Amino acid sequence: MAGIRDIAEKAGASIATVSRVINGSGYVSPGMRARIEAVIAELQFRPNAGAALMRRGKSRMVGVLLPALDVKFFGILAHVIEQALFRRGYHAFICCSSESPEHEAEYIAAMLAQRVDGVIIASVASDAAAAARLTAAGVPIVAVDRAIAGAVTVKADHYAGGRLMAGYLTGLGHRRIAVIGAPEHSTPVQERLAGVRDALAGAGLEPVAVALGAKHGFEACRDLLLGLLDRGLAADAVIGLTDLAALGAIHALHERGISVPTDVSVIGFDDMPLARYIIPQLTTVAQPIREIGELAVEQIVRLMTGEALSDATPPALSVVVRGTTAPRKT
Amino acid sequence: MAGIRDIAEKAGASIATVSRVINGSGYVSPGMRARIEAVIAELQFRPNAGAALMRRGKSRMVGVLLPALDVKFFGILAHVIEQALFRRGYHAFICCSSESPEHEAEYIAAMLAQRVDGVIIASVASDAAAAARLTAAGVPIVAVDRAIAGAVTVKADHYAGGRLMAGYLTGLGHRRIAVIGAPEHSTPVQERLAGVRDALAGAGLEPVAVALGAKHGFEACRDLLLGLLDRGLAADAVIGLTDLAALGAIHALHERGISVPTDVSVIGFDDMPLARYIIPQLTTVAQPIREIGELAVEQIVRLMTGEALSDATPPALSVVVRGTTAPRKT
DNA sequence: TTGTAAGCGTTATCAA
DNA sequence: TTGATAACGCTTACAA
Repeated sequence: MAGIRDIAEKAGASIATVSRVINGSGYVSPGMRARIEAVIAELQFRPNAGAALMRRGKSRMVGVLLPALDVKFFGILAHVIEQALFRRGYHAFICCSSESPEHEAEYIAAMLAQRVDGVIIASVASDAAAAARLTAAGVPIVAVDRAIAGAVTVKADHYAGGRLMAGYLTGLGHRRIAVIGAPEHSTPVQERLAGVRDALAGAGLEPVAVALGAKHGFEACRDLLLGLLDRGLAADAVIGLTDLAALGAIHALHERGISVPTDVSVIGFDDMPLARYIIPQLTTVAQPIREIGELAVEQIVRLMTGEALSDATPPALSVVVRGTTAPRKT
Repeated sequence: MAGIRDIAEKAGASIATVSRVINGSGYVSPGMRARIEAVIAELQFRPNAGAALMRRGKSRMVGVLLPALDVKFFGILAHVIEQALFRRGYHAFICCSSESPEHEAEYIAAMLAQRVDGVIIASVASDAAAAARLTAAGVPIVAVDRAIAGAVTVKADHYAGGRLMAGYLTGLGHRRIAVIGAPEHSTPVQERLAGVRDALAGAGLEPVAVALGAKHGFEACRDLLLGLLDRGLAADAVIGLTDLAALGAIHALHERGISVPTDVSVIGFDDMPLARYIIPQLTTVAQPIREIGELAVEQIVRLMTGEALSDATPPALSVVVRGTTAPRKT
């Protein structure tokens, strides 16, 4: 593969000048530039990122560490972040930890080796350690969706979201409210649950049942509610801590011949596309995922360039009223 | 950041020996190795990938170029590929072209600059050019899901899938079959359509309507069918060329008070998780997406290491019978 | 406006 | 079993 040297020779220039046109740095006369560009095209020259990295010590790459890519929420997040980074001239090094600490450690090492300029991370429990390794190496990080102590964090206010779900349901007159969710280890899920509990308590209520599943996926939540129903649970309404959990609840209700929303109301959280798949469409609390991704990128870029952080926050959560909620039957 | 040099000095060894323990190459006595490893840990040494790349000319990275990450199918594919690559000691450089040729070109350039050892690609129309640039640079490529002329391709037999959908429906006695799908520019979608047409023709039939939308998403397909219905379409069954299209069809039917599957049967393609979200659950043709991802990785690894290609093929497609199909009303 | 030259941190080839 | 040492291809002062 042709090197900068070959280009210089063939174009009758010095390697310094070639480097200048490649990077758009310094001054190069139009004629020289044209000649060099022609040779670059002709020889199909591709700069060697390794060499550049070694010299510069910076890679113009941002690591993006997510727990999964096959979960819609993270797929969207990855996509938004990737786009925003691209627009600012950075490349994303997207990695999924797959809930595995070894995986995560390996990828942190790879990011460090790549000398990424920054990292956007939304990983699992083991975060603290991962984040520590990064900051110890002087790599700025921004946490998305899940907070990391001491790190800049961009996330929705899940607690407020929990309050919103509960408040909307009690506003409709519901009193016997059950809560279903998964995965149980997820901090956002826990935060929403806390919000639900507090809002309910404020209304002098408490959940008639709370069931958390270990794994993401609607079957687990469906089975959880099925179990509850078969043990005599009587509820006016069900809160799904995620849209998928709400969906599981709807399936369970359907299987037991309970009509939604006539007999029981159901509300979800996230407003993923799937909320509109089901009939009737799911009432849910919308999370501003695109804005969260954008803001995370904004912040990491500021951190990398040494600018002051933005004090913007993601837009507030809001209830999207669709077909699975109705006033309490009288 | 500490370099190999500092390690060598502090451990009383030469840089060559340090390099040996880092890479597990050559022979190093246990004592020396332990001493060096201790220093590496102590100084938090991280090898500089750029330097290694420059020397080696290889990066142990595989580029993965997908059209999107926020579409479930590609999210799953990315995830599977990433995992499989990881297991074999490669890192994935995941990029999404977002249907944008500039994006795609930029990423190809980045991959070339990174000196990726190979590329797995499932990109849009402009493929041919992208693939050409890669192969011209001597980078092996494997096409997934969408074939690329002259390249090793791993994909489901979409044409056969189309025949399967049509055959299943005619087997149920349906005669008046409509077809809905999107996005229209997608080759897999086109191939399934061809399969449907041929299978129908073999039964002396042809679709009572065919409508393709420009964009992925169920609303477009719903509106398409709504339009057809309102112009008097009378169908026994609807084929969705993707699960999402089938979902759109179900919504349209529902809006017009037509019952699924009592009045009209609906079948989809892909067997994405969403097929199980809807009630009744969607009958669909399952695509072995995980196996496709695994096999793509298997092939790219063989190409990269110079081994002979595997002659394995992805498992055949199969109809997953669920609740949206029923024998024709008599 | 362009050129010279000194590294950047590894790996790999020889020798010892 | 270990150590010198020569690249690898680029960026960037500094000169001209």
